Amino acid sequence: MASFRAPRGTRDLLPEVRAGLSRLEGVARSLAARYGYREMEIPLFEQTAVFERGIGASTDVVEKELFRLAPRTEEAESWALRPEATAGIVRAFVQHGMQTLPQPVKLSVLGPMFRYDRPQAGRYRQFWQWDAEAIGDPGPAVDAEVIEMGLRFYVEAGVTDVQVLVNSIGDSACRPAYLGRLKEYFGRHEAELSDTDRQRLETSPLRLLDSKDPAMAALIAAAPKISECLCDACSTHFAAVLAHLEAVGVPYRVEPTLVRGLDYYARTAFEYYRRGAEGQQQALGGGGRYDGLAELLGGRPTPAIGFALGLDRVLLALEDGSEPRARPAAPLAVIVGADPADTVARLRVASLLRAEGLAVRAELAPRKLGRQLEAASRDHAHFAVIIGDELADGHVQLKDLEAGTQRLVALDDLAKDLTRAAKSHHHG
RNA sequence: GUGGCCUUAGCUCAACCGGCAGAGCAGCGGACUGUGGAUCCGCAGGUUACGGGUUCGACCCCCGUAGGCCACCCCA
Repeated sequence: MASFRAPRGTRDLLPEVRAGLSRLEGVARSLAARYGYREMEIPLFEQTAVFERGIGASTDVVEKELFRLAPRTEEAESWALRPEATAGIVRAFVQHGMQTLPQPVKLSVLGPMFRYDRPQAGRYRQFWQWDAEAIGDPGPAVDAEVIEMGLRFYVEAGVTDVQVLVNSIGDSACRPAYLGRLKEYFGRHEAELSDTDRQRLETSPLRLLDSKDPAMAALIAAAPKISECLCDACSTHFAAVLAHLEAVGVPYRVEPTLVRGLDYYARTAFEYYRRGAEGQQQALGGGGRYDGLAELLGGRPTPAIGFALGLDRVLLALEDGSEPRARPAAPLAVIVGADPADTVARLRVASLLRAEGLAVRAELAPRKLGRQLEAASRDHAHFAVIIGDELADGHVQLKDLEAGTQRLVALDDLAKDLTRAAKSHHHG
């Protein structure tokens, strides 16, 4: 048994899986370009306070899932690996004075996030997200545009049965009053609450609505609805978001109990769910509006909305679906040699062809010719370049492995011949 | 952080009631000395996840640890 293994909750993305992730990244980059989002990078770690103040100190993500780095000295700043990208992006927006750019500023980040969770299928301590943020537009049209872009990602990635859930969770004008009503309502039924739910009553009453406890279902159904408590501005905004979604043909379901786990959300909240998926990891992605976040991080008040889509969960969803798994790319040709020991000639010819832009593999193991050709066939190479005594007067054998034919070619013409042959192969 | 199930070769899995750890696939080689996907034969690969205990004897029973999966919690 190997003595070392990947840390708990992490995994090596072997080439087949990495290829699938790259494909998703390609879809994301293509969409970002079409929708006007510019890709950027932010550090994998930030000052812990960025997350504590941005996401909320009493959220699960910060309270129990934050990957804190041990400080190197007593005086050192406290650091943590990023559990999500939004807080870091907004920190960068503020730091670099992006409020002076034409608004909104549309930014895209692709990369790994870290949460100290208990691992499960589709839930890792290091996981990949595509994050897109439109900063500086109060919406509601941009809300719908963001939601539509996210849905399009799943369509183009090949995930079927994705459902859009939306809700409005109010803003600083109306949410406090709603929270008061919720506290009052659940306070009357305190005896029916579980211990954790009773605790939530104090810290984050909104999350009581999120409970999956079947015993809570009736209680939740009868609870005051946020939709009945929205202020005029919020309810107008929400209605306009829905109207825009309908205008661009995004099917959605208003989910009155949808609340998000991060404190910075206001007004629009949405999630992408996989219908009929087994297991609990059905949330493929989500997002919302966070008009107060820039201010929390020391910037000017700036309206913004964005999403985070979980790429690992998309890969998982595609596994039992239609997407074929990536095969290793076949080399155009394999360079083999009659003299097993003469690796110099094989390497030289391969180098020559690669300089001309061709993808070839040099057979460098000192095995006899038959074995070399066998390996070339297994690689699904189109051609084999056989190097033998002909090399003395500048020639090699070019063998078509599919047709079984073979002809003598001058070394000087080899790259040209292979290029032409590759083209006719692709057309045929 | 809580509970349940699981862990045998690189992969998929066998091993009777507690009695010599095996097979298929993959890898490498030989048959085949400058000509390939087939076939046959062989080689290599293991502290049975790790650590303890019970027993004449443990892959098998017991305890602990780690990891995986599942359900919570929560999220992506």
